[in-house]
Amino acid sequence: MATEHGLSDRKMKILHAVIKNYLETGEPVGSRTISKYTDLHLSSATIRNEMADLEELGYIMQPHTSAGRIPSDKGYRLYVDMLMEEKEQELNEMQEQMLDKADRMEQLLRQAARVLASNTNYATMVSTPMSNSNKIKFIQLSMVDEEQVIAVIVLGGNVIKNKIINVGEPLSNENLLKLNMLLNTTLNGMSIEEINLGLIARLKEQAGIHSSVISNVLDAVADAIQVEEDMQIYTSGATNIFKYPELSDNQSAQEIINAFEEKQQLTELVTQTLAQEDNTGIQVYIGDETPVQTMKDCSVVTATYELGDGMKGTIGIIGPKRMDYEHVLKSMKRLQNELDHMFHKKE
Amino acid sequence: MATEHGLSDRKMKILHAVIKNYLETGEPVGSRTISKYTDLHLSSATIRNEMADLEELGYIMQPHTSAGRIPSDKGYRLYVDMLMEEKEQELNEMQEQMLDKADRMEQLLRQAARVLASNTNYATMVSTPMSNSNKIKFIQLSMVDEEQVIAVIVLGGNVIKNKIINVGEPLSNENLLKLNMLLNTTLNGMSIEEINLGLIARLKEQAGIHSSVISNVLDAVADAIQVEEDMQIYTSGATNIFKYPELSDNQSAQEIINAFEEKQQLTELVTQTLAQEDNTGIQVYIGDETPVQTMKDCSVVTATYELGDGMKGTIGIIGPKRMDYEHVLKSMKRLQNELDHMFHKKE
DNA sequence: TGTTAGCACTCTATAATTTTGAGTGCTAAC
DNA sequence: GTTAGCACTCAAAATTATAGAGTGCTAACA
Repeated sequence: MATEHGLSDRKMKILHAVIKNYLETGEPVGSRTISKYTDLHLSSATIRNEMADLEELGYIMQPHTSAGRIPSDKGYRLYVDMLMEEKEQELNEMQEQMLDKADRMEQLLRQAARVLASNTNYATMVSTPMSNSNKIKFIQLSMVDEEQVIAVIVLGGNVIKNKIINVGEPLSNENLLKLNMLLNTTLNGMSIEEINLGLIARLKEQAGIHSSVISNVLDAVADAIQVEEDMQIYTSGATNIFKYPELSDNQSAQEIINAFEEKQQLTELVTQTLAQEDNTGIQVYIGDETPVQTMKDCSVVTATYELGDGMKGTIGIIGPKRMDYEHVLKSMKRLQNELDHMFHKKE
Repeated sequence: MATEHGLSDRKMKILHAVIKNYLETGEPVGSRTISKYTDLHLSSATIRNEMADLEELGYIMQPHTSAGRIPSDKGYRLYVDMLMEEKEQELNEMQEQMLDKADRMEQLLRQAARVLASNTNYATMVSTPMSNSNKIKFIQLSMVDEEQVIAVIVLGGNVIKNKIINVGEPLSNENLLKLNMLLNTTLNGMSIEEINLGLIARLKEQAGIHSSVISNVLDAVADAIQVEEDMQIYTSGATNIFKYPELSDNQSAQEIINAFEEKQQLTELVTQTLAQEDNTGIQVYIGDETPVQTMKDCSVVTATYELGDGMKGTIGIIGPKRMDYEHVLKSMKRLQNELDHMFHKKE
């Protein structure tokens, strides 16, 4: 009964049993346990023989002689691939905790992270959606008082940027109007990448630069537009890491917690995830497969959600390699669905 | 030589020595150590007698018989009060790490937290400034497209709020103008607290509500204004907690880390700190004195910085009770100064 | 009367040692 | 091909021994 991975049915069942059991207990699994656990009705001795084979093939390993077996990364991989292949499971289960209808996206995402964390008992993160080719939808300058102008820029997906600009001398109403006209006709519909120094120089020219004020304002606007990385990352349940001794022991736990606090590495994770195109938008990184070195002793599961107009965000779960993949994948899909749904409804 | 705390000079010196030594080592301090440490030239036996007295008075304690002494909360308190009393130390030391001139406040504060953490080896937090009586400076509605209006509200201190409002039907230019006029004349200069449902109702009346669109918009604006808690808290070095065994052992470390992630409790800390009026704006909470129960095994030092127009923010350091108070207080004052300086220059 | 040397005692931390038990690999029999 | 049986291994837990830091008390001293 060899399938593409070349394992007999029986070996497959045993591997499965080892992993399942290890996921639950976190302890190495012995032949005797398996012998009772499965419905194979084989003696421990037979199991031992099979396990020796599985070890030779690299799917399981022994922490030390005279200990039971634990799954290797390769073993996990086989198991996860199998899970992912399974026919799309119906998502009809009632969600344990419904997301409140928070009308602020920030709060919504923050809560999503929290729900996911309490649902799975792993560390979670949710990024705000971002687009790498965002277009300008609307631009407007207004006088706040004699000295200050506010620039408001709305991008596709209703991302809003703004900047207060200090002008030395008051800007006449006429000039303000002219500037607004100019900015809107020139920049509307443009993507951020297209705006460069050359363009700004041309704008200045067209504005007819006798007034240095106008030049200042244009520079400030350019600056405000350019500022990237509005991406926020919300995390929750970082301390769940401590629930798994294999992670909490050494100092890698500290590094992980630190990564969660400083966010820098999570940003990289998000970038990587978004770059990877995939049909389901769900990815599983096991151990060394992870893009973020800090998490090389963990498994990382990420999912992408969409806002419809090209904006994408990422959900992530970080936990031990003996993660309950089945549950996590299910939760991920559900949350992904829910977010997609929510945002599409709103727009 | 009894002072107000009723301790002889010699006892005071011994207490001081115990604390100083314990701050450095984290180990209980024995009589022999003190005998050599100080310039008192007393034998360990004499020190022992004095220490027995100090213990009876509640300034130091023994973790167990036959161990050295460690300071009690009361002992720390005496020590800190003494430090605080000392004449303002000149802040002329060169700062180890100058804050870069980041033009975005967010980044500036984030960095401040980071610098402080790496400088002290404790966990730190910095809150964005907030005002509890903030006034509206400018309000404007603009059409983004046929279906959407953006409301931009500038508050004192140049805090900007905005909200995209979906209007079912297009809003005529005339109506938009009218609304803008109305909003500005009515709300300008008002503090957020003054805006309530009654006022909004009156506004609607004045706008002459045949159009439900206008009503919608007004509701949305009111909503946008009301949304409180723009306060952000940036943290850094939460994992420094693990450097101090007395904190990292039990699970209280997890709780602290969690507090740093979820921010909720830190918000309370900030609120408390800001409520407390004080000449220097610096506060030290030792052990149980802290407003946040989670940190009852820590010491918490907070400082308030100001933006001049009534906006105040908070800096905080959380560490073990055997914190290097001298260094921390100095660093705090310096950062406080620097922030005050920076913001006043900018405005 | 305040200070000090000396000593018996306490108690933790560390190291050294033993015990236990889960698990293996191998062999021989079914 | 499967299984019972057995000797062997090794980590973890329990036990015991050892070392050393520190104390309180007493008695002697200046």
